[in-house]
Amino acid sequence: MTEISNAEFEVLEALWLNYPASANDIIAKLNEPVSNANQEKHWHDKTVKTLLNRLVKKQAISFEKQQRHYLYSPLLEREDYTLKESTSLIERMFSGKLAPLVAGFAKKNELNKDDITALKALISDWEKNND
Amino acid sequence: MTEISNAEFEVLEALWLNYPASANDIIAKLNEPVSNANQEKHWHDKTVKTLLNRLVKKQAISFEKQQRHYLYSPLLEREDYTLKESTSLIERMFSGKLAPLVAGFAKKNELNKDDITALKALISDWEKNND
DNA sequence: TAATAAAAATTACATTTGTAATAGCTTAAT
DNA sequence: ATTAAGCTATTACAAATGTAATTTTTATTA
Repeated sequence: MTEISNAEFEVLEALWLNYPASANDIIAKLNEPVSNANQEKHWHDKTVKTLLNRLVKKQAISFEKQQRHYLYSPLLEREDYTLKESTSLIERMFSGKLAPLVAGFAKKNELNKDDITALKALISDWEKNND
Repeated sequence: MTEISNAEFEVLEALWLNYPASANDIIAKLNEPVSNANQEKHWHDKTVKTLLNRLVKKQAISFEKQQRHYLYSPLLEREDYTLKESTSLIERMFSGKLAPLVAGFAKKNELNKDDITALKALISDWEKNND
């Protein structure tokens, strides 16, 4: 499977949120106003369809004909994909080690109490299962 | 500052290892055999020079004329850059939260004892400084 | 059944990226 | 002073990417 570009990833995100979905479902989802009061990027339908086609070609999603339109579904699990991307970034920038990434956050004061709490929970979970 | 591509990043890496450095220093560094017995990618000198030029255009590195050749230096700190990239990935894939990334590793058994030890150390450090 | 509307498929096009080759300039050696 | 060697600068070119427009197909409606 070739690389998935940023724009393609955003389309995939919309699909992961609910599928199977038609192109129009996906376009609607992408253009849904976000509570976070973001900058509301507008997705042109032709653009999204191009991206869907590219994702099909890259075998990242599948489709099945449903009368006059297609229903798309992801062929990758979101978790697998994000793990792969995370691993790749950590490989490229931190010699494959997770801790330096976290250390970078800590050093620049990007870690807050919630992060620490969550990390602690993860660690005790891990220890429960690996001891 | 525009985005730095993957190939450009690798050149920057070589520069971060030692600078100021001439184009030839950088080319040599990039082609240095790695102890890890890797697949030894060969960098063509013309390619590296193109990438250096692009990095200069993108204001990621600077140069100063040294008699007949240039000496390049990074204009970004490695730590700042990797933090920016990490943040961006976490933003895009994990709603800006660090823990889900770590959780992903844990879930897929990508965390080992060393990682846990390192994370614990980071946490107690953080707590020492933020309490 | 013919026309229309909506989807899908194809084509477009400027930028960026990877990967170089060639041209031009400057310095060092004849 | 002239030339060669080594730099830098410019140009090249295909593939990927972002962003659509146009064309073709198909299904629905008059």
